[in-house]
Amino acid sequence: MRKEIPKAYEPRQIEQRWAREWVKQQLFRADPKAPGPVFSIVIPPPNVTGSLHIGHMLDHTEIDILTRWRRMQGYNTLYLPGTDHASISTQRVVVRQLAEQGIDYRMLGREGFEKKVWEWKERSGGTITSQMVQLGESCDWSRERFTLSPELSRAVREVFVRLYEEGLIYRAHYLVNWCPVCQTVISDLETVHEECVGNLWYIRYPVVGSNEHVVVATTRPETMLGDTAVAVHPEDERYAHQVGKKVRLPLMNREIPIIADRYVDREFGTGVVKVTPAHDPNDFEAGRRHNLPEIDVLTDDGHMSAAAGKYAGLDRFEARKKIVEDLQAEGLLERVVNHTYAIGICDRSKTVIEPRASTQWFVRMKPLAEPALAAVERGEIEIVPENWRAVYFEWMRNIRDWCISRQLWWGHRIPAWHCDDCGEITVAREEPKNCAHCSSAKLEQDPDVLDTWFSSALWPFSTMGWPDDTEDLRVYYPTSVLITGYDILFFWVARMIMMGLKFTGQVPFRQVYLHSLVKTPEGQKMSKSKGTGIDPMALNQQYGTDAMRFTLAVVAAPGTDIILTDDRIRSSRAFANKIWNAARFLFVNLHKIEAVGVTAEELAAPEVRSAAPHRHAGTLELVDRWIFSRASRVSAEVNAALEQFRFHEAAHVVYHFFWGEFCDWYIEWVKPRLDSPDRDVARTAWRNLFAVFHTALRLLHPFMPFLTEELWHRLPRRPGIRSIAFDRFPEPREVWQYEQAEKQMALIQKIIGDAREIRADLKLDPKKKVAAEISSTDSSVRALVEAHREPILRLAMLSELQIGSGHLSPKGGAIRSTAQFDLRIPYGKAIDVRAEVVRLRKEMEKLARDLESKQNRLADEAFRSRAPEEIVRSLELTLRERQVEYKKLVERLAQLESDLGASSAG
RNA sequence: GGGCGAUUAGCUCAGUGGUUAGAGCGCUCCCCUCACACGGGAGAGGUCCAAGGUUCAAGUCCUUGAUCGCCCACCA
Repeated sequence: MRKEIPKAYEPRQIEQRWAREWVKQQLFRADPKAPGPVFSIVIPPPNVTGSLHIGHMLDHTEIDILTRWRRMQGYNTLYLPGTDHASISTQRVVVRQLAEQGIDYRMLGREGFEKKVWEWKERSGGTITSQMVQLGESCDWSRERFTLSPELSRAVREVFVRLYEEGLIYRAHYLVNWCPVCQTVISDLETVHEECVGNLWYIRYPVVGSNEHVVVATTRPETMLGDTAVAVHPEDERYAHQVGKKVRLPLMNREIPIIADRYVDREFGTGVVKVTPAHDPNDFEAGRRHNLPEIDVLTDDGHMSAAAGKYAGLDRFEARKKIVEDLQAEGLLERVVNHTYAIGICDRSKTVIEPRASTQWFVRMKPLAEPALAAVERGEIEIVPENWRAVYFEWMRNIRDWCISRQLWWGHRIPAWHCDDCGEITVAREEPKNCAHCSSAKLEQDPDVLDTWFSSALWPFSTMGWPDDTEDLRVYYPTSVLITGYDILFFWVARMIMMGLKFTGQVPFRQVYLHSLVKTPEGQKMSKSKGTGIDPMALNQQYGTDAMRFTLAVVAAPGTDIILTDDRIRSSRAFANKIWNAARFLFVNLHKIEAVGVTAEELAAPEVRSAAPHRHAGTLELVDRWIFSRASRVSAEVNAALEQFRFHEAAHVVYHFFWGEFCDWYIEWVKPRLDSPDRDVARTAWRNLFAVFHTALRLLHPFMPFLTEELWHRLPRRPGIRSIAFDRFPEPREVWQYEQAEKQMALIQKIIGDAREIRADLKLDPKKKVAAEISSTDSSVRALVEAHREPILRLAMLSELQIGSGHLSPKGGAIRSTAQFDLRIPYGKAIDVRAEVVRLRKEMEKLARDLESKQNRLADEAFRSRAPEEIVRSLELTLRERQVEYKKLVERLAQLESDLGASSAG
């Protein structure tokens, strides 16, 4: 009929067509009024100006698999897409872009710069969403959100104001992490610690009014310019007499006190520590305790400030060198030793962080963390894999206040206004006309913006219209599950839980699935800057998006990192091709189907709901009972696996079912029936074949949406449904379960397999049919073989098959035996008896070991009395079978050896 | 300094106490057979990191160690 269907699956055009079509038809638009249980999920919003990387693709594939699966099960589904304004990284990108054009962003002024970023967003903001469309993600584009849109900004301000009013947001002078490259404060989470081998410099500070000195050890000598004390432990007898005296700060010629404080570790260095309250967290605290001044010796861009005296203007690392030289020159550098310590690095710029005292906005976390902790403890939120619970608890219990202000221009501006007259702050939802404290009109808005993650924390409810009471919130919130990488558990997941509980009184999601990260073959975290990333879109082009999706599903075992290799993707592409060709087999035969009088309607009603599949020709045949039984079992397994986010298991199961059972056995087995002159037989065969294929397509659809959609549309299909995405996902059904058929089929497969094995061993011409004999003492086995003589002959390439119950002579024939049967193929002249003897011996050894261990176990009284009866019984049963097999092997070996003896003697 | 994870076939990895430990790729042999060479058939390949322990039974649970990786952490 349609003979021109290409032999190999070519995904490119098909995928493009469906991707466009699904969006055009608004197929996945969510309807809060639709029936069915709700399944909702919000996307972890990617950076609006970014492009899709492999981590996104993994997120999105898993999300889409679950969403499509639930949709097919009749759920009312919402998959909400959107993007993040990504304050700091977007600003960095645009600043760099402008710099490349020779433009200093600061010259544009704040408004000018913001305009530039919006322009940039308009230009490149569509990249990621168009890539999502190409991936075939079944999201509701009418609900696309952006964290910096007016609606979401409203939610942000609402949250800020409420937290401020409750005293949970405050402004304070505190020691923070300063990035001299990004020129903003960053949160603790955004600094990563790296082990680094540096120096520990021992510096002499002369004690005033004596010829003594104390020696301090430091890893950052340049900060000494900001020292305002040196400290010793109060109980350190070495220095007791010095406390209260003063030292002259070298290079700065400033006198600073020697104080005593318990935070000093007597064991470290000399037991004397320089105190730099403006540049060290411990010193900052000590400074407060002792009322020491703070001297900030740095500028925002990492140079030495005016407070650094003659070093002002030097780069911080230059200054370090210079200072060490100067100390050396003055004879104040006692010694230098190698020292390994952890250094704070900015996650974005990868530059060394400077701890710096500064006035910033903070969120008080403890009160927010407590309910969030409780919700997970009580199981209101399930975290999968479970081991992340402990990580979550640990972090939440030790949570520290969150610095949320950033000295950036791109982002949510802090809704706080400073009064020129009274100096007080007015925090408001809308721009206030007058100061709330003195009514002055001289107000100026705080220049800072909020940490990106502040708005991300509201995402599950801000996207649904909060603070208004919307239908979406009522229906789709809390969301069903959150899927993301474990690397943002603290950044995002924990904060969403806190904010969700605080502002909606409900958890934001009922389950969290934290997937692993995709690593390079060397086990490195993929990174664009290191050039170790892989471009998923290029791979999608090369192998097909469905193949990529399937690969990700197959390798995504919970809890272990993922390494993506080409051969894995190729194997998925081969699978797609296999599916395509199985379908092709149906298409090229459509004329036969018409000839036997199956109507499109009959083929399009592949599911018989009330009873077993088509029994028009009387009793369903073994192979049909078997494949339906398998299909039923497989759908149960897929459902169970997806319930637990075991994507790899689900994918494996469908893969094996489709390829290893449906294609390798079922199609091959039923081929002659499809051409049967008996119309009823042919009709039933076709209908069953279609039914299984259709079941398989639906099982595959969440994993490979494009290919299955295409094939589903090419096949006769149920009327009134626009897409396979809305067809029913196969459910396990009792009427389809035939355990007996599965056992019988396994036996026949074993017979055919053994025959093929003999043929291969004897190196028989694959095209040549040979005669065989089978013997079994079990009449039901003989009957089974008799009833399926035709497929056995055909699939094993046999010309005839004698069925008996007697002893088969090993003489002049190769034999394979199981406990149930012996199979013999007579051989002619050339057979390698020696090789056969070797093979048998090896098999016997293995079997003997097995027999021994089983016998021992059964002989063990403890085992018999303690193990479940079922285990004991099945062990006895297999032991008996193995003993039979073993006995047969012994006989055959003896025969062969006597043959060998005879032939070598002769 | 704490914590987590990994160690299973040549490679990359599954494996939910209970028959003879699996997959994909690669490798060997045979086959371009009328859906598919991105295919079909057969096969080789594993003291499950080590040592103890729990259990009737351990790749799986516990302890210790080794190696690798990750996360958290204000010792100058």
